Amino acid sequence: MSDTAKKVVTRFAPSPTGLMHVGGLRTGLFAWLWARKNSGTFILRIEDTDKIREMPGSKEQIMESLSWLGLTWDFGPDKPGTWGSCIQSERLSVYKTYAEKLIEKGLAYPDPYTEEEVEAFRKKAEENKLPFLFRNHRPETFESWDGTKPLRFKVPELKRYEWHDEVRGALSAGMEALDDFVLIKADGFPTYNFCHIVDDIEMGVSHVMRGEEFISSTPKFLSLYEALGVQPPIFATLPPILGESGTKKLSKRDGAKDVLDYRAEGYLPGAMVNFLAFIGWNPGGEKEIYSIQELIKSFSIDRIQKAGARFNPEKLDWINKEHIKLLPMEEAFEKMLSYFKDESLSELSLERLKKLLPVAYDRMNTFSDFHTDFKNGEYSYIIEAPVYDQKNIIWKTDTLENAQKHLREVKSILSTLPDDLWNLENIKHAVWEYAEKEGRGNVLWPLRYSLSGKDKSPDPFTLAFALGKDETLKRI
RNA sequence: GGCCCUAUCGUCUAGUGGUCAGGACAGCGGGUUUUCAAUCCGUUAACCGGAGUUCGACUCUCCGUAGGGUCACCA
Repeated sequence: MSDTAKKVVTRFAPSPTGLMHVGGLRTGLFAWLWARKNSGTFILRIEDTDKIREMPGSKEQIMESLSWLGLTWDFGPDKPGTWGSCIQSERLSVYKTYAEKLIEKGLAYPDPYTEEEVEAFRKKAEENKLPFLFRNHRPETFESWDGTKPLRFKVPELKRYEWHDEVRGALSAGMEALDDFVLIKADGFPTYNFCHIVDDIEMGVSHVMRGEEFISSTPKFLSLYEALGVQPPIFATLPPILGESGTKKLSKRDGAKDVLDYRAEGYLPGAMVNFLAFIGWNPGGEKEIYSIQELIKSFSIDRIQKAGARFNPEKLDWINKEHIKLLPMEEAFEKMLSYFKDESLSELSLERLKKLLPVAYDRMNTFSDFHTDFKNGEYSYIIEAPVYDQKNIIWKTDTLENAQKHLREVKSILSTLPDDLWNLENIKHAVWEYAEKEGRGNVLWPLRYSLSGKDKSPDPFTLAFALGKDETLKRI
């Protein structure tokens, strides 16, 4: 960084109106990565100026989601900066000061109309197939503002705006994008259009990252920056995350889940971050599994994608699995077991369950998979002996008599294996020779089936080991 | 409707005028100590269309087409 370069300050500014889903979080992640990459500052700002839509607990949920993923903020709701609070509803006086500055300059005025009147203007414009512009109804003289009416911005100059976007390149829009928008609502709270700019100025934000829905209002923001005499920050427009259907932006209807649901389902935060980072960005090479540190190192704005990307849960599962593989196995086992806390299993069942952990580990994508399969009855044989149709123990073209003969034989072989040598390797070793001789399937399928009673299950040796010698011999 | 944005395998993408258009997920096929899973190997599959610039266009320009965004006292 050169001496003249501004310190990188980014912010994530969600409004606490509902659950935090992956779309919003990805925006926060990119801002965070950019701040961390440049040893800059990351601010979490709560934009709670719409008191009607605000949802209790939402702010806490946002903070918890970010914390889970390790996206730490330097300033936030719990850490005010030199500018004061990071919660907009606690900054009303700041916005008022800026509003008064604009009034003094003659660039803000109270809206003399009632809501109904404005609505009528809008309707008429619509009927005439014209875009509604309040500035066409701007009063000739401005009243003084007593705070009971909405305060509107007076566009200083109608002109075409051209600006640079770090992702999209040169952008521009004509004067029809400019209007006398509301700065402060009748309820005394500022609008997003106004207060986010005031805050970005006050907090020294250098890079603004947000979704493409803000491109069309950027001329308004630029005109406001101009009115305030402030140099605008650097803009970077992020591509939308599309739902699985692929057309609309990801929404709750489209399966967008609360970020914390992923935690509940057993996804690793590192995997989640890895996955989110790769929606609409990628570092180039063929490596796809990145740690958070590696992401910080390789993140760059110029590799952010322009077009929208679909949310692909299968890829998330794969990435999660790859991250799980990097974890010590003991840790993974613990996480898998944590889902069984409320199952009130017997000591014996629990013991068997633990012996199945290694095979369940190989099969899973998330830590909750083992428990989910268990709930679906796929492991019912660890609790009680299966009831099944004799016919099912026959492997392919073999006969029932043969199958029964094989089982008797295996039983006698296994009964000679001492209790203290009852482990996976020895069981396999003991049965293997006989199975080879008689045909693997002919022997192993009946064995597996008699132990599990299932068409699909882990291999017979694992089952025998998990069930223990007595139970195994009993079931055969 | 006005204004604006976007466009490579089914999906996520690499590619910045000359590539057999590469990788990953999914799919398909096969190997691995029986089943399912896992794993390993292999494999199918794409430059939205049309002009133009150029010796040469996925890459540059224009025009279409399709999709998306936005036109609030919501953010």
